Amino acid sequence: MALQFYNSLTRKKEEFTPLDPPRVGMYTCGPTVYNYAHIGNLRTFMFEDLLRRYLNYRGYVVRHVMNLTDVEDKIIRTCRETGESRESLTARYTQAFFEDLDALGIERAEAYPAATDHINDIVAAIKRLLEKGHAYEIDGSVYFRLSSFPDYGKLSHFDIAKLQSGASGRVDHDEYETDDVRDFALWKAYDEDDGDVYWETELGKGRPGWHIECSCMSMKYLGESFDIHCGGIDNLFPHHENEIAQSEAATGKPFVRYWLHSAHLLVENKKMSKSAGNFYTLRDLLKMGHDPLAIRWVLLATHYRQPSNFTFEALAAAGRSLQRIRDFRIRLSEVRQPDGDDLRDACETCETRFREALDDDLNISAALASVFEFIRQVNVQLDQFAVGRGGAERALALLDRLNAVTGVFAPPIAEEAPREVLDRVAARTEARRNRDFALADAIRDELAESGWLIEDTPDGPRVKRTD
RNA sequence: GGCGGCAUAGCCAAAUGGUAAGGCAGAGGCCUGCAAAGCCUUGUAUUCCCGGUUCGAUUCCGGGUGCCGCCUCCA
Repeated sequence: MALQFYNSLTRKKEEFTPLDPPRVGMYTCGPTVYNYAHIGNLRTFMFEDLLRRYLNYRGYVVRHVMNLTDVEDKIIRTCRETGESRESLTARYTQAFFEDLDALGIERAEAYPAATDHINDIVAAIKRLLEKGHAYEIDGSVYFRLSSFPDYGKLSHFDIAKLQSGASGRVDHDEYETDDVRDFALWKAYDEDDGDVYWETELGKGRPGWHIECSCMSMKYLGESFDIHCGGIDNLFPHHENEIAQSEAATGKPFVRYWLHSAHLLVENKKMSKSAGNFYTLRDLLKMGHDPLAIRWVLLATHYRQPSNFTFEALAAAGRSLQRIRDFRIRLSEVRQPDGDDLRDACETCETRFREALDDDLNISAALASVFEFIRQVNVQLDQFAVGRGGAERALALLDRLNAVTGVFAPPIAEEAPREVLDRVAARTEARRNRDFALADAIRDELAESGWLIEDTPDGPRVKRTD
């Protein structure tokens, strides 16, 4: 079966064929850097990470671009309220964003263009739309003329004529004095409330609208037509619909071939909100002492188009699943015997099932299941001393490849037990040899207290760090 | 009002027109001096409810209930 993705544009699964294989251009809507990302945001970034990693695994050469929105209404409002400069605020939260990515093991994109570094490009793009009659200026602001783009609505499948403007109650109509209330801003004329956030350009004094930066920067870095565009489902309309309108009106070419959208994250089966007390940033969870890799697991393990339910019970379960994987790797690394099963068949079966699952629109749950079945099967053989060194190494190499895709099959962080711990372990071994089990158990308890777990194996005691 | 998604065992979560993966937790067992790890067995899962199509539906269709998303700047 070929690699296929569900394309929001057609609402169907489609075989993935890049424009210029093996190269793949991929644009993902990034954060607005005015506060910390919450775990719902991070779920989307996690899905995009899986996508880029899997494309790499499949042999594609991925160019992934993620924008940083560093000028926008909420940023300006925050600056006005706190007195902090836009530059300082966005620099701070940009850094925090990258710290979060690192904590979760999310791979870096090839480029992170910031809107304010592309004001000239944005102005040029808007001028192009003005020249082509797709935009108009009123009182120093420039708006996109929806009526000039008949395809509007093809992504969201909204009937433009039936769009009830302001049905969400979030729009103050008085703010708009456009030809048509559905027209959206490309350039916003300066307003006193904007403080010192403005640029003097050919379009006048003002700042870019939100949607135009993504059209502008995605095409600048990936070309006027490119392969994949991702984001959270809530960005499908209007943001992505507007991107299509701006881009295709300007170029006359198809903008994006595959649109992939991730579903939202619920927390304890409820919408995450500060007032409900179930709103978490990554930092909140880390502060509570949770393992970032377990958080990665929880955010990753549900299919990206399914609403996912984040619970602390699931987080704890994820941690134990990871421990099972780490223990399995330890057992494999301890195999010394030269002869035995080479695990060729088991590894091939596992990897084939893993790949077939992810080929099917990134079915991560089925992919993970194939690995757990492999682990159980090989554990049986390890119990019987049936695996040879070559087989163990083959299995470890497989886990490394699967880890490159998922980031959850990494080896445990090796921590050498200090001298005094090893001395106590030796003392316990001696006590056991003398059948002084009371002493042996006391030593084991004492070591457990200090965070070192002893497991007796046929080859002697194994010492593991527990926290 | 329009458009869309979801509802599977205690929890997380796949799949399928022929009575349902995987993980975690629980129970019993093997192993162990005892443990841990591992393995085996174990949850008759009324697959939200009510209809319909079908030899057969959890899977398709209709209705209902509940939750969630979008409807101009929220991943």
